[in-house]
Amino acid sequence: MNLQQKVYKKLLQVPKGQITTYGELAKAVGLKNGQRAIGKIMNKNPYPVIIPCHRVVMSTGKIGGYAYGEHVKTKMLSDEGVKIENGKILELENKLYRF
DNA sequence: CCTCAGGCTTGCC
DNA sequence: TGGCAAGCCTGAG
Repeated sequence: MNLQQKVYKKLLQVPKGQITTYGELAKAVGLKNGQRAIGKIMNKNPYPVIIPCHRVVMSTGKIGGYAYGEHVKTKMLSDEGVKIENGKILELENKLYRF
């Protein structure tokens, strides 16, 4: 199974209203320090419709990047119940999903 | 708060 | 086939 396959399957486990970090996701698929790899995969993700890559944020609590624009990612998250302020996740620890 | 180097995969040459 | 650069990051300095 490709890395991307594992990645999006893991990502699909994240319920609406919750989020995860690139690092956590990387570990979840077997990579200890593959955050950038995850970012690359998300950026070029083959299934933009079924993969909620907007639920992945940086470990620092910031939004991070997004293929269609950070503001779009920000809006989608707030629509799902994740409050964001100044590009940062509010109550990150409380919204984080543990695999 | 900003800069720098590390670690992982994919894509093009 | 083999090498190189780049990407939605991260933790230390």
